[in-house]
Amino acid sequence: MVRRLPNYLRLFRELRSERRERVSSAFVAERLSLTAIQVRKDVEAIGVVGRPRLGYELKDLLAAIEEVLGWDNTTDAFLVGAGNLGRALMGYDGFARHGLSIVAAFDTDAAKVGEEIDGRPVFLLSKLPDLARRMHISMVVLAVPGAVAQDVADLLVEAGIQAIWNFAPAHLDVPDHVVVQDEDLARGLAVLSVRWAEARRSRPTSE
Amino acid sequence: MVRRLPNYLRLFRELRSERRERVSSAFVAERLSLTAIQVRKDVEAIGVVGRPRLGYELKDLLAAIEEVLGWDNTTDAFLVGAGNLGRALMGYDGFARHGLSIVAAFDTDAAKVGEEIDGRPVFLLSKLPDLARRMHISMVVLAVPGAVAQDVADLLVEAGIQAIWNFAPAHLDVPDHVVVQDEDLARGLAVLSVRWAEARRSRPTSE
DNA sequence: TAGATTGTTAATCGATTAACAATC
DNA sequence: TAGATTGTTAATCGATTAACAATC
Repeated sequence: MVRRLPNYLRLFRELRSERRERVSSAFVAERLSLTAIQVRKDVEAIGVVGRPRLGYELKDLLAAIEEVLGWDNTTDAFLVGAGNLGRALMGYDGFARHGLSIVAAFDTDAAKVGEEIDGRPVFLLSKLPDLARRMHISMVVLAVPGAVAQDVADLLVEAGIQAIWNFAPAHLDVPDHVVVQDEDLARGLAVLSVRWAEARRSRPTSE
Repeated sequence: MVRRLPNYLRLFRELRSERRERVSSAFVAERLSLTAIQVRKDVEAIGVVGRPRLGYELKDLLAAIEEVLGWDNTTDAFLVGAGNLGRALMGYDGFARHGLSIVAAFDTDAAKVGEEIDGRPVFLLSKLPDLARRMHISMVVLAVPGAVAQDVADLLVEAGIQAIWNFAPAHLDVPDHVVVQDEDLARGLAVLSVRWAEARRSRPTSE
């Protein structure tokens, strides 16, 4: 359910910018390729009540989603691994809309230190523990090669990091109190591959 | 289940490179933070049978996963949207391990045309339909801004594209025969945000 | 009042987990 | 034979879907 909230949020923000004030579950379902029942269930889950015949107040929906996701406040985070993907993530301005601000990057490559990526500094990874404590950073976006991911994760845990958004292609073994969200690209590709193969099987192409 | 296959595949490849020949469900579970029962169920689902006391043959497991995912053959794809994220995806060499090869990029920005990204050419988006047909390309990695995503998707559908790996922050409305896999970053961040908030609630920090 | 829309309760479905039998 | 490990059947759980009552 949580995974659908960003979709709702995006749609509701768009509707608000069009000066709309209310939506029905049927309208939302149509726009997001869901069913009205599912929309109502999700709305119920975030604690918003609507009014029969009128629908739900956009204002209520927006406030509730942002509150559930904690995106009503900005979280500062470090990025670790200033390679291709890391740089792209630094440059992605969409994070601001989701309450996330990457304030600095870290890498083990001394050649990258001192550089700035979109205005944010790059430090040596060994400086992270000290800076994390001084700046009260608890979240890291991890974009290092899979082979070193576990070692870096150990360092992050040791530095008191509590949430890791893991883009590295590796399973991380961390203590219970640390939250890891895997964003492995291979996963999405796997799902796409299988679904596409199924589609072809049921609807063979001409060639 | 399919979402776990890439994790298994990675582990099994690693074990094979260590000259191992068999694994038990308990060992796999330990390494991937799963349960042995779940591993056995997944293995059953991909059609591999093991031997009591000995475990499963790595060779069988690798072949079965690659076959299910269709990663035993390479699929050629186009990338659309040569911005930050698009470039990072072009540069990601991990795709090769997953049977995906991005052979060209497309953008509407004429200034980018003629450029090469990691050895692959950038073309004007309007050339895509013709090239897709001539090169028999059916899959696109979509990394355009959300605001234009639907228009681009319409063009892709018109061009006969059948699978879209969608990195754009937007819901795409496409015909039934087109498979879309959303890879919206906001989704993962939403899940992480909620899980982290829950963790903090049950285990408050000192400050 | 009538009708559209939400809210609630029950049914269904798939995935996960558990218990235990089969087998090497 | 004994013991470790797979395979199978049943139970549980959560999410989704359906049916219908409540309400503006």
